[in-house]
Amino acid sequence: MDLKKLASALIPDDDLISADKYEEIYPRRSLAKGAEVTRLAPSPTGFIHLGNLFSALADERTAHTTGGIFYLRIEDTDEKRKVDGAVESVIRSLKYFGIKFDEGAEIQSDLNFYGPYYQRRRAKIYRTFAKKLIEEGRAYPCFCTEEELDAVRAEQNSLKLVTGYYGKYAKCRNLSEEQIYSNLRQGKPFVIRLKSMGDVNNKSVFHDAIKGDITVTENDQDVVILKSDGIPTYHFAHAIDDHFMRTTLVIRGEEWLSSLPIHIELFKALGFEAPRYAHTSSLMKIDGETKRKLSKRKDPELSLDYYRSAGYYPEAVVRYLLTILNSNFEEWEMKNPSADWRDFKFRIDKMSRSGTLFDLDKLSDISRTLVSQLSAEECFAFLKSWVDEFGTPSDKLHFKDEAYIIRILNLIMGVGGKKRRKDIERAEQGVRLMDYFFDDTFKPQYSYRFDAETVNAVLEKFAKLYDCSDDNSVWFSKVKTVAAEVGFCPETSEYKKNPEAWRGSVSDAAEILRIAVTGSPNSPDLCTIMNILGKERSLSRLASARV
RNA sequence: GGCCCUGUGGUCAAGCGGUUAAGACGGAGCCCUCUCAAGGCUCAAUCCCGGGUUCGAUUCCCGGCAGGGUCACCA
Repeated sequence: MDLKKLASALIPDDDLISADKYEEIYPRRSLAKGAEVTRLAPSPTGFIHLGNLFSALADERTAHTTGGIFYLRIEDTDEKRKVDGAVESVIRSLKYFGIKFDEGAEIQSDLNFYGPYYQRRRAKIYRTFAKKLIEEGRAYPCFCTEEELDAVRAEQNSLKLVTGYYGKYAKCRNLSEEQIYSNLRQGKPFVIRLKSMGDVNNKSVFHDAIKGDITVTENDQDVVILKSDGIPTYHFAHAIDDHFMRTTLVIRGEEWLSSLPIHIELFKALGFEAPRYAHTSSLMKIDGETKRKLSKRKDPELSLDYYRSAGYYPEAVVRYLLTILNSNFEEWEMKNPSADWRDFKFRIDKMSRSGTLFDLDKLSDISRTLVSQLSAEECFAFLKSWVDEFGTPSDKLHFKDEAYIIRILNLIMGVGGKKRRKDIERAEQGVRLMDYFFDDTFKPQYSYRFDAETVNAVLEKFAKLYDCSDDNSVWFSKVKTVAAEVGFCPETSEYKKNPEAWRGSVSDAAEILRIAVTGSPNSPDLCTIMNILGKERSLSRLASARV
């Protein structure tokens, strides 16, 4: 068979340049020894998953701790999955978490020498190499219909055989010249398949940068490399792109491990040197009794936008992910509490090999700790940016009074005190925490543990004594006075020795006041709260809290 | 089902033949204390199972088992 003629019939494009030229167009990158070129290659579905961030972080850290390049490539070969604005969304989301690309799709950079970075715009390159493979007898047209393929699969299933297009099931592999041209003349749609030379009985050891030595079985599947619309499949695009974009380390999820044999064969058939691979273990989630990989479909709450809208401190998400990525990060963090996370020496080979269950508690703890370390001004800026995007109209109004919010934050966070409070774990929750400082959002539900007479007595007596300029000790001694007047024990320690002897203690008196002022039996220092509210509002709250 | 990956407390995990088997989150308790938060102290809780190899296995080998992933003209 005249393969050259076949290739031209199958891929008639007359504007293709020679395959060798591409080696010159996309030369090897001149980077220092050990520098890694990594990439994030999402499909533009518009859904930014935590897994994307996880992977991006590994890519970005690997590139930037080795003096390499981290780029963005868009795998838009599947038309059906395309969503408008998805690329900008990826970039914006990652930027929010402090991750930036050096080059790639929609990236402002003078390094964009390896584009186009959208696979749909690289059709010519793929077609050039598909044509080359046909000429070399390493690829062939397949005219099988979806129905035929389904039937074969069903047969293989019933016979308990491995499914797929291989061996005797690769019907179009040995089509005669006449059959091919006849099909072509009839205008039958076709795909281009790789003519696999592999044998599943051959196994070899492959070194993965994370998993270590793994066993790979040779591929024997005649996989599709060019779909009937002339667009490549992931496998083919991956081989071409990562070669010509000069990726040195492909970091991707372990779900790709099973197609590694295909990729190895593809690189070999194309005469390319394969990059190194690092297959990351998946982020898991508890689903009923068992854990499973986080899924874009089933777990929309793990969208990156979820963390933004819930107001997690972005660096907390990054630091949490870093603790999963390299478990020695936590240890390093304790030794270098004020260091930038970017100073941590990330190591791809230190990554965990088993799937990690996503732990929201841990994330919250990290977020709380980080927020507690902010100054009141920094915290204000953080909350404000959340309020601007997600807050209620009254939140927005409240945040116009920066000085007032900062006073509150100083209290809530314990700025200046010996002990930092850790009340705020997320912007959303932090903003709600401040609701009682504003009359329009102060919606108390008074529920006292004492009878009306006692409650009213405490409220009235304290109102008479209260002075806004009282410092904490004066304020508290007044609470004690009131407590004693209603028959409560003014000293907690004494009360604890013999609780039966009293109706209550000074704590109970304080609780009544606290409920009156904040609507809740729990709050930060009540004296300071009343001071922030001012005399007038404090007294009016004491008055309206009577039963 | 075939192939591949993984298996240390509830979770994340150190560990590379001999350890009282780190640490963190979470849980329990105590202290502090006007409540809460924080902080301090303390406690409970782990090597999937069975065979080897070895003086000695959580660590090495083999076999099970369990969990996960994947078997598309999706990535």
